[in-house]
Amino acid sequence: MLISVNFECRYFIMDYSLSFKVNEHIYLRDPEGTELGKQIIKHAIELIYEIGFEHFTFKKLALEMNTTEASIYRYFTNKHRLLLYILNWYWSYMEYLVVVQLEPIQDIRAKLERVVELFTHELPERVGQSDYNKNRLHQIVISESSKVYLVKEVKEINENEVFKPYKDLCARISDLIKTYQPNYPFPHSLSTTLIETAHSQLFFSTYLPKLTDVQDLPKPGFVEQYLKDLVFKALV
Amino acid sequence: MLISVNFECRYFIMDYSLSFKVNEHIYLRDPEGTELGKQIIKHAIELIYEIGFEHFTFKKLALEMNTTEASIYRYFTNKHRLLLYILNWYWSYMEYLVVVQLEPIQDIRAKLERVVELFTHELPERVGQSDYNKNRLHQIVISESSKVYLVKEVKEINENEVFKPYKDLCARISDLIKTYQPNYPFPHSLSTTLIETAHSQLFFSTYLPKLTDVQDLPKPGFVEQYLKDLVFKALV
DNA sequence: TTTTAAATAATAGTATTACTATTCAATATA
DNA sequence: TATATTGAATAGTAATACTATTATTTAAAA
Repeated sequence: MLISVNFECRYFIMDYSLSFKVNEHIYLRDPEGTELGKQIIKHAIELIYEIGFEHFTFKKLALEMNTTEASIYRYFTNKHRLLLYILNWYWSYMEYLVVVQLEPIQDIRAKLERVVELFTHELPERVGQSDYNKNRLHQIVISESSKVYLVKEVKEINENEVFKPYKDLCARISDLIKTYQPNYPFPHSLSTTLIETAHSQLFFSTYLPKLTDVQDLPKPGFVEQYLKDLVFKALV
Repeated sequence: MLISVNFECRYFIMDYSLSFKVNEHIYLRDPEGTELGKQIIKHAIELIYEIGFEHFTFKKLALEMNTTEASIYRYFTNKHRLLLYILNWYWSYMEYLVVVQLEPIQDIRAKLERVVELFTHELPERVGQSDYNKNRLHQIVISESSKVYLVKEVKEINENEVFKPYKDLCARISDLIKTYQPNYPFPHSLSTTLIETAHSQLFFSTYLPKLTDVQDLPKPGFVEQYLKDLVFKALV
């Protein structure tokens, strides 16, 4: 029943082998607990990255990793829950990164700049020895993350606190914003806008560039520039 | 093959019975051309609103409107294309609204304010006598719109210009932004951020309020306030 | 007016997907 | 050693996505 984990304490203890406890309501059997479980997550990230969440099925995943469909169903009730698990891991990981990477920075503005960079750049591959391919994970988050909450069942799903890692991440960035500009009335909304817009603008700049201004500007760093401008103007 | 329709001309001619020509590549048979076709769209909006896009199937839609699955398949290859059709209609309708409702306004800042209001409020029910329930359409757009482009097949789908209405809408708001603040370097990205953030913040404020600041502020008009603040600070 | 062609929709399927009941095999515990 | 307990596979079912074919209506040509 460990739902609210005190991250600040655990980060430094567990820096080497990075593993986050994910809310028990998301899975049937803890994937971290068995070798097969860990393989399911690892291969799921690869397969969703390759074929997209709509085409992803437990049958295909089982085939890919030489196990059976039914075995995967013993870990997750459906593919939606598996995606939710991956995203819980990602949100926890991002909160960890925000805490660890901002700690040595003194200037609050520089801290906020670093946050924008964290969400607009590729993920650092070697921070924490987790087994998952960070870049593919990041691509999945960009393309598939909204699908975990944009469903008819949000209310019921939300009751088990499965979005808590996202809310915690949002609250942490929100705190930083409040420190930087105590009078700003929308710190939580600006945090989620920062995260969601990072995803949508990264997606658009690759696949639907006319919905962005990427053609007029250098592609790498475009979203970073745009979001830094947006955030710091909002916090004047 | 009528892809680029000159909207400025058509708006006033067609003000009474509002119908937009949707890109031919989206459908197999034009739903506007037959009574059954029109019923498909109307009932699809109702059913997607009720059960959500994931649970929506052609079988259920056929049952709902007393026709057969196969008949619906003669209009659309799959439910994704049907959603794309609905969104093309919505984007064209929003561009129409932007043009018509901004025309009488003189002040450019007031025009931009009106744009934010258009995307954060319920849709005006009686502008144009279209048969579709505007509020349900708006709810669908909030919850389902990103699912039409967040798919593995974006590139191929995009080749047939099926996202043109969204790009046109974005370009029109972008022009307004450029008039208001010629030096701003991200007019397209700000336009899509405005639209996408309106959707996500409206969704979050209802279902995941902790991801927003809605608890501290009056609920109706919250997203409007937030976005007006964000947009006009960005354009200082 | 009759015949033929085209358009429209329904019937009856198949393949895939999502999910489950049951069985088998391997450990761990008493 | 006997017996729970756990982990994973077999073998299904129901629903979903999609299609080939047939029937019916409408329109055009002879």
